[in-house]
Amino acid sequence: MTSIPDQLSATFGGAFAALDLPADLGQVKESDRPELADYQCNGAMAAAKAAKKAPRAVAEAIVEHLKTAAPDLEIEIAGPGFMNIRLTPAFYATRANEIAADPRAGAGKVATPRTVMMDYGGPNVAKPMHVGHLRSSVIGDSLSRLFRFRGDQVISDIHLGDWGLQMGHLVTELQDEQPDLPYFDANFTGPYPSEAPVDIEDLARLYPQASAKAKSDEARMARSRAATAELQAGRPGYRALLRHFIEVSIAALKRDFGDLGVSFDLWKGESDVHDRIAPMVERFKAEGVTIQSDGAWIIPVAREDDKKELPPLILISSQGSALYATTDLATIEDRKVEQNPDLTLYVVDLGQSDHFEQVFRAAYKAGLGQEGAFEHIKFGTVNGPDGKRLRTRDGGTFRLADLIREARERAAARIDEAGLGAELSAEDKAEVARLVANAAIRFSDLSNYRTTNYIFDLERFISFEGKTGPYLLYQAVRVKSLMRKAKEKGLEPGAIQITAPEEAALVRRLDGFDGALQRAYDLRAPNHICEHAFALAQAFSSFYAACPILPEGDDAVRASRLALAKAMLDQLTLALSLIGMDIPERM
RNA sequence: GCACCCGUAGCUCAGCUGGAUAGAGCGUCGCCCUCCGAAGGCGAAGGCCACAGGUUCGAAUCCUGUCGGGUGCGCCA
Repeated sequence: MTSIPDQLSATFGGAFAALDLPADLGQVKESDRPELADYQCNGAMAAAKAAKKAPRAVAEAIVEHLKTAAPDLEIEIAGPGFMNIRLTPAFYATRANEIAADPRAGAGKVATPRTVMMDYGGPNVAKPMHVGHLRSSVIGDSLSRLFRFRGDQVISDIHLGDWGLQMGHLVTELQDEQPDLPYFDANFTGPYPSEAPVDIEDLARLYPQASAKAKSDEARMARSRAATAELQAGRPGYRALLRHFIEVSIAALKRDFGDLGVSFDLWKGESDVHDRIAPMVERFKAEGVTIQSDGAWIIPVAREDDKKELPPLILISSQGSALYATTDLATIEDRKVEQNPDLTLYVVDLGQSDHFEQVFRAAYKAGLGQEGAFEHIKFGTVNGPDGKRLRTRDGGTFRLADLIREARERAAARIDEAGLGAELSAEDKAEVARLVANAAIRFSDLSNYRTTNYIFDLERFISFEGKTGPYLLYQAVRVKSLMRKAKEKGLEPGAIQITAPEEAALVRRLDGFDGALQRAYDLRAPNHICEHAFALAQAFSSFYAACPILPEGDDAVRASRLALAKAMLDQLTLALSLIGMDIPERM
C-alpha cells in the first residue's frame, strides 16, 4: 500500500544509490507538464555537481540502470536532464484496485503514533463567540480529525477562558445591576439559588459594559481587579456565581459548536487548574525559575539570539493575581500529569504569537516539556468586504451564532431557488440546509492557508458553483445517486481496468490522497485536504463526462467504471469528513 | 521604533522542503444535454508572482533591503 510517487521514488532512489549518489535525489513527483509525462524526477540536475558529470549524462546513466531494474517504466530525458516517466495502464489499474479495496482509501498512517493535545476553540465565558473563534474551532477540529485518522492519539480540549479579570468584571457589573442578590452578601451562609441569575444574553451585555467603564475609570477597574482576586481566593458567593456563569456559557457553546459539528474531548477551563497555581508558583520560586521585578513575579524568557527583545512572562502581578500566562502554564502542568502529551498544538490567532513564545519558553525552562513539545498553530483574521476585520453593520463584533444562522437561511433559500429538494420533507430540507451551510463555512475557511486573512463573502461561499463546500457536496450526492441507480439495476462494481486517459487521471488523483494528507499533517494545514477534495471532484467530473458508466455496453468496462466511481465516492467522503463536512443522501 | 503575518490574473485565493510554458474558482467569450443529476464538461482570453539586489546551472519559492496593507509589543484575555 504505497502511493505511486513513493513507489517510483524508491525505484529511482535505488538507481541513484547504485551510482553512488544520494538516494533522496530519486524523489519522483507528479509531472507539471502533463502533456509530456505522468511523473518526473529532477534529481539528475541536482546530482550533476557531485557526480562531476553533465546532468544529462547522469540522467542517461540512471535510465540505463532502470532498464533492467524497472523494465516496465517508460522514461524519457528532456531538457537539461528531466526524467519524464509514463506508466502503463496496468500500473494504474493495480494501484486503483488497491485503493478501491482499502478502507482508508489509500491513506497511510504515521510511523510512530504520538499523544497529541489539541487546544482550540478557546471561548471566553464572559463573551459570546465571534468570527475569530470560527477559525480556531474549524481548524482545530479538522486537525484533530486528521491527526486521529493518521494514527495519533488525540485529546482535544476547549480550554474555556473562565478565570481572569473578565470574571471580576462580570461579578461587579452584575452587582451594580442586582445588588440584592445573595452572592454579594459576605455574611450569607445558606445555600445559594440553584437557578442562574443571568442568561447568556446578560453575560454578553455585562462584560462589554464593565470593560468599557473600566477602561476610562480607574476606580471601576480597581473594583474588578479586587473582585477577581477575591474570586481566586475562594470567596463563596463569587465562586457560586462563577459556576452559574460557566454553566450558562457551556450550554450556549454546546449549541453553537453542535451547529458547526465541532466537538471536544475535554471541556476544561482555566478555573480547573486554579489549585495548581500556588504550588506551581512556589516551585518556580524555589527553583529560581521566577524572579521578582517591580513587585511582580516574572520569568525572563529573552534569548541572546532573539531578533527582538521578548518581554518577560508575568507570572504573578504586583497585585498578587494570576494572569493569562500563569493559567496557561498551570494547564500545561495539569496536562503533563493527566494526559502526558508528546505534542500540544494551540490553535490561536497569530496576534498572540508573543504570548505563546513566552509561555513555551517558560515551560521549557521550568521543565514542563521538551523543546518543540508545544506549537502555536497561528491563523489570520476573517475580514469583511472592505478588507478590515469583519464587523456588524453598526461596527460591533460579529457573533458566530448570527453568522451560522444567516448561512443556514441563505442555504435554504439557495436550495429553493435552484428547485432542489422538492421531494424532501421540510425536516429533511432543514437538515440539508444545515449541512450545506456547514460545508460552505468550513470549506471556505479551511481552503485558505491558515495565516492568510480572508474575506468573508457568504454569497460566494454558499454558491453551488465553483470551488465551494456546497459544490463538493453536490458532486458526492450525484455519485451516491449513481450508485443507487446501479444497485437498482443489479449492477456490481468489478475489477478496475484503465481504458481511457480520464480514468488514469482519476487514478492519479485518488493516488494523491496520501500525499495531500501528509502535507496537511506536516504543515498543520487543512487547506491541502480541501485542495485534494476539489481536485478529486474535478477529475471525477471529467471522467464522468468522458466515460459512460451505466449506459456502457461492455460489462467489464462498466463494472470497472462503477468501481472507480465508488472508490472516488469513498475517498471523497473520507476527505470531507476530515474537514468536518457531512454529505446528505439527496439534495 | 522593533517583531510577526501578508502582497501572485479584473475579483477571491492556491502553489513557497528551488526545476521545464506559474494554477484554481468567480467574472468575460466560444462550443457541448434524443445519453448516468449541465449546480456539469471541453476550449479561449487574461500575470515584469509588490519593487530592487544577492545565492544557484535554475528563484513566485531561499537570503538582504525598500515600499504598501494587517497584527502585536511587562502586570487584559
